[in-house]
Formats: sequence, structure tokens, C-alpha cells
Amino acid sequence: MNLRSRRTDGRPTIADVARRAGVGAITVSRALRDPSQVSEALRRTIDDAVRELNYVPNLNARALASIRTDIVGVLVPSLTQNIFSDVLRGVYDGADGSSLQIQVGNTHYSEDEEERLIGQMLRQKPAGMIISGTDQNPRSRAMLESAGCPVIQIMDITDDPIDTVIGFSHYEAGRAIARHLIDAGYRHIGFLSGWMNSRSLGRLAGLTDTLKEAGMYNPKLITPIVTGEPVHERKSPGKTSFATPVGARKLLSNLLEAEPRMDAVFCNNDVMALGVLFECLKRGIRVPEDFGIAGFNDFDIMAAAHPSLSSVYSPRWESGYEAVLAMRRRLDGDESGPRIVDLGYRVMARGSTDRAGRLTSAEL
Amino acid sequence: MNLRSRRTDGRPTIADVARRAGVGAITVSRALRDPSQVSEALRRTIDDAVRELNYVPNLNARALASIRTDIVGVLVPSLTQNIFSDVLRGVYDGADGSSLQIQVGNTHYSEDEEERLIGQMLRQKPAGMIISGTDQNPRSRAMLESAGCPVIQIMDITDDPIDTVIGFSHYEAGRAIARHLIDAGYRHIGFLSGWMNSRSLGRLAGLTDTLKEAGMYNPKLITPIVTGEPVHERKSPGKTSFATPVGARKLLSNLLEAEPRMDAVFCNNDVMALGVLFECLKRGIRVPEDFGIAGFNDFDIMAAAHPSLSSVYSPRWESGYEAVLAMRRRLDGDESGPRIVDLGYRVMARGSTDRAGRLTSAEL
DNA sequence: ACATTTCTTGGTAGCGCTACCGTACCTTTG
DNA sequence: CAAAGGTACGGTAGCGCTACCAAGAAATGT
Repeated sequence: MNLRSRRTDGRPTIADVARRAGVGAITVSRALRDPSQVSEALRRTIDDAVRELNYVPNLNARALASIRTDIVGVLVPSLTQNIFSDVLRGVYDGADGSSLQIQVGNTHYSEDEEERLIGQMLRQKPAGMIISGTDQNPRSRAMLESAGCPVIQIMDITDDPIDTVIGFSHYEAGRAIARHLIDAGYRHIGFLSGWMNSRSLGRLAGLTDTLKEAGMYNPKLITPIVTGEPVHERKSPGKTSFATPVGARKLLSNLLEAEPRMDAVFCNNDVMALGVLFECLKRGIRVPEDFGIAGFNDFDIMAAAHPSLSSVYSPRWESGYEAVLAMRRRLDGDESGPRIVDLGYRVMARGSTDRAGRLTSAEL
Repeated sequence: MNLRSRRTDGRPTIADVARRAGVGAITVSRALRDPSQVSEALRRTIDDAVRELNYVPNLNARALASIRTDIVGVLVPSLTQNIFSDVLRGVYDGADGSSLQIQVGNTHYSEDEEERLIGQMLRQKPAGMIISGTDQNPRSRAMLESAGCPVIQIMDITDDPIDTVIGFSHYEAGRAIARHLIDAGYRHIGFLSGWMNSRSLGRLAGLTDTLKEAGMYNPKLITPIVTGEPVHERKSPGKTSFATPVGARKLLSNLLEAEPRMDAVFCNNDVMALGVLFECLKRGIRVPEDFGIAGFNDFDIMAAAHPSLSSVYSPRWESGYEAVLAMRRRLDGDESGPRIVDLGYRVMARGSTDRAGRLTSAEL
């Protein structure tokens, strides 16, 4: 007896629980998945048996039998940048305490890679997909539309989501920071960036539109736009085409050379803004009196710099978190949630753009 | 015909491939998993059939039938800190192109949570486990020792690994930075930290031992040590008990008040070092002349600061990457790899500790 | 009173794959 | 040339779970 085959690993199965509780296996299965289908008394007996045997359901068997999993596929374009670390943190926080399993894929900002990963993930019949951005190619979009599971796009916004979009408008954020700089009294406002993706381009568009409206647009104040696929940063500890603070210092020098009247710059991200601040420190350019600096994302360091650095807060953690919560509601059968959720942004006005001296010293 | 049951999703199965190739299903299975067991001719026919049908193996069924998966469980203590984002990036880069699936768990620096997650992951019969740190509790350790799969500890080092350890000595890193500060001419060297984990404590021990040997140890120069479980940072966009640059500015003020002679500080991490630099800028303390600053980890921003900030480079990406490569070798049956891998650290001497003026201006 | 619906439970038959064993054929050896 | 071993392939029987169908008990309607 008990000549256990080598095919099992000795853990209790649903049949063991059923035997111990004196019920059928299928009843145990129901009690576990949807207790409301089982009578109070049996439910209790089954729960006891589960606890005594320390039974844990085999997820592979469940997935095989029911053609569905608890996997949520999450696609991000980069793991190098802190932005997406924050998004993933929100995702994991949102999944905490649920049965959802997170599976992360890195598209490396490549549409082809994105398409490949979508296909691969969908083959696993995931419970849902969360994907960064709204600029999937037509084939990717078609796959997602016929995926038969909730699909949530994040970190951008559109009025034509695949299914649901949770994010904010980069274009509006660009407009807002431009208005802030103009209000602060700057007149020769530049834009500094390294490699640009579609969201960065949205911010730039917002900035330039606003500057044009104010009659302050000057192309010499914009760093050359680099798009296309970034140099892949995989398989190396360092970064390549993404924004680096060192690169930002060089780019600032270039801009100042091309247009010495420049008196403020909106940096495509916070890291570059820090680099610019340090370049100003080195050159003895006074911030904010001679020169205004604004970043994007509002990482912690911005508030702690001296002078403190203005930025635009982007809801990165919130995007991930809200996406998973929305996913959980959908998977619980609640279809009533909105399909377009604008989480907004927030201009954080700090010392580095306080030319007018409006802030108290405690705020600096 | 073709009254497809609702139980399948219409994708081709191994049986479809077998039928098309005119062979048995088991032969297809073998051809896919270990082509050397199948004759050249059949292999080709099967490959063709696979391609024509666009067949993709069902991983759940494979896992169920063979009681093993391609999942690698990765346990990190935090997703809030960039350190572990870098580790995860290395992990994903290392797994790129293999069939391994990464599953991340966040222990929130809690031994109990770690134990729970280990149990949960082992129940999935993972192909291997990667776990941060070497300070698992006895029950966790016992579970991992009898897990029957490769277990790789990372980001620290020990001569008594559970299985394999890939990391570096925090104690030696602490000694090294202490020597660097002494060499640079500082005499009242402090240590600044927020919440401390066992690895931070190792660095501090290295620092204080070295200072004692040099007769320069002064407890008033050490911020109060905060250990135990950190305030959980889950379910919120912000951080709590972890190092923040704002907190660092306050802590520096406290230390300077307690011991005005302090002339250098080793910060538990780079973020705090940045905060300290900004506090010095605000107070008009000259760096490095009046005060030396060193951080830990060597994030990009350190080299770009002005003055550039000294730090200790820690192999975060490398830890994750090498761990996965070692895992892959083990899973391929190569047991010859070393069980203890010291990836080392590197003191990055920069402007913020260059009291002696040894660096050229280009290096600053 | 009986028919009808609702609720609770169980049996059976897979889900797609691989472990195990068996068979046919080929090679080697004394 | 028989015996022994090796190689290439296939059949069978599960892995642990759930979809589907069925049936009995209880509740409800007429």
C-alpha cells in the first residue's frame, strides 16, 4: 500500500480533502472557488479538512482544467527607468492579497518586441493584460481586442482605448509646465531631452504649442529630437540611450551655445533636470534668478535639492495600482467601472523656477 | 464534425502535431524537449508540422504532467528602492531568451513574510529560487535546503550558503570607504542612515572597526540605529521608513549639532548622500574642503553631481544577471560552478571626498 | 395533491502533456 | 548464429483539477 508513484510529489490533492471531509471532490472544488454554492455545514467541514491537511490547490491543474489562469501580464517598455519601477510597485501592491500572479514583460521600447510578447502572453490565457502606453501597432491592437480578457492601457490617455485606459495627458502636462514657466517670468524657454518616446513627444507638443501661442517659440531652444528604437540597454549594467545626468549637462551646454538668451528649460525628466542644476552650479549660473529649471515625474530628490527643483508629478505608482484594482473589479464581474480614467498630473512649483520670489524660505 | 467542446480553446495540441507528422504524440513531445532522442528525419517532419500548425506547448499541462515548471521565484525585500529594481533588471536580462519565467515576491523586509512567500513559491515546484540576502530564519532556510531545486542567495556573501551565494561583502565595503575617507585626510568621520537592514549593519560594522583601529571612532558621529521591521511602504505611492533625501538633511543637522567637529560622513546610500550635499550647499559648507561626503551604491547621479559624489559601486544588476546565468547552467545539468561568488565592490573616489586635490578638474 | 423550480451534491470524462513500460529493429560479441 | 545490449519509437495511464450532466432533496406554485 501507499506505493506512491514517482509521478506525484506527495502533497495532498483535492481528493484527499474530499475523502477526509466525506464529500465529493467536486464539492471541495466548489467550496474553494465559490463558497456560496456550498451549504454552511459542509463548507465548515471542508475548511477544516483543508486546514488539517495543509492543502494547497495545484494551480497548473486548475489552469489546465479550466483554460484560465490568474496570471496578469504586465508589459513595460523599460526596466531601466525608475518610472516603470514605480509602476510595477503599484502593480504588485495592487495585487497583494489577491490570487493574481504578475508576469512582467519588457518591450525595450520596440513595437515588434511588444507584439511578440503580447502574442506569447495571450497564449497563456492570462486573466488580464496591463500595457504601458496607447501606441500599440495595429496587429498588437487586434490581438488585444480579441483577447477575451480585460486589457488596461496605462501611463497615457486616449479617447479610443482598446478596452480601458488609466493615465494622464502628457500633452496637457507639457502645456501646464509651459504656462508655469511663462508665469514665473521666463521668456526664452527651452526643452532638453535625450531619446524621446511617444509620451515625451506629447509633452514637447504641449510645450511648443503653448510657447507659440505666447509668441515665445524658438526652435534653437529645443535639443535635437531623437526617436526611433532606442539603443537596447539589455544585458549590461548601465544605460545607453536613456537620459543620463551627465548627458544632460552636455546638452545644456549645447543649447546655451546655440542661444545664449535661454533663461529656462523644461527637462524631459527629473534626472536630466538634476544634471542641468549641477551644470548651472558649476558655471555659476544662478537658479532661479538667471535660469529656471523644471523636470518631469517629481521623484523624491526634486524636493530635496537646493534649490528645490520644480517638476510635474506623474501618477506612476497610482497607474499601476489603479490598473490592478480595476482589473480585479472586472474579474469579479463588475463591469460598471469607467473605461477612461484620467489620473491627472500636478505642477510642483519649487525654488528652481521661483524667479518672482513667491515661495517662502520654508518651501524652498 | 468538429463539434468542439467548450473545454478546449481550439489551439492545436501535441496530438494534432503528431497526427500531421504521422508519428506518436510522445515522439513529438521528445522532439520538442530533447531532439537528440529523435532521428534526424522525424525531427524535421515534426518541426515542419509544428511550424505549419503554429503549435505552442501548453505550459500548464507540461507542468502538471512532469511536476516541474520553468518558474524562477525571486524574492526581494523591497520594490521601493532602486537597488532592487536594478537587481530585477539583471534578473530579467539574464532570463531573456530562455524559457524561464520570473515570478517576483516582495518580502517587505519581514522574516515572516519571507517565510510565507518561500512556502508559497516552493509549492509551485519552481525550477529555482533566487533570494536576496543571507539572513533567512531557520525555518526558511530549512525549507530552501530541502526544496530540491537550485537556490541562489544574492546581494551579500557568506561562507555558509544554503546552496550558492553570489554577492559581495558589505563589511569589507564599509572598511574600504572608511580607509578612503581617512586617506583623504578626514578625521571626524560619521555615519548617516535611516532604517537599517542586516546589510547596512555590515557596512557600518566595517566602518566602525576601521575607525577604531585608527583611533578615530566617536559614537556621537553615528546616527541612531533604527532596525526591526520597517514601516511597510505598501499601498501608497510614497516611501516611509526608507532613506529619503529630505530625512538625510535633517539627520545631518542633528549630527553636526551633536559633534560640530564632524568633517566627513559615509551615507548608508546615495540618496542620503545627495540630501547631505544639498544641505551643505544651503549651509555654505564647502565640499570637499570643509566636509567630505560618500554614498553607497553608485547610482548614475553621483558622477553627475557638482561636486561629483564619491560612492561605492555595488554590483546590483550583476547580482541578478549572474544569479540567473548560474541558475541556467545548473538547470542544464552543469554542477561545476562555484558555490560562492564574490562580485566585489568598487570605491568610486570623486570630488566630494577629494580634500587632498588629487583629481584633475575633468574628473570632478 | 402534484407539477415545477431551486438548491445542493456527486459522478464522469476530459484538459494537454509526459513517466513508464513495451516492442520492433539494429548492432555487437563470443 | 544465438544471446545480449542498444536505439528509436509508440501505447497506456495518469498528473490534479473542473465543465458538464444528472439526481435527489427542499422549496414553491397551482
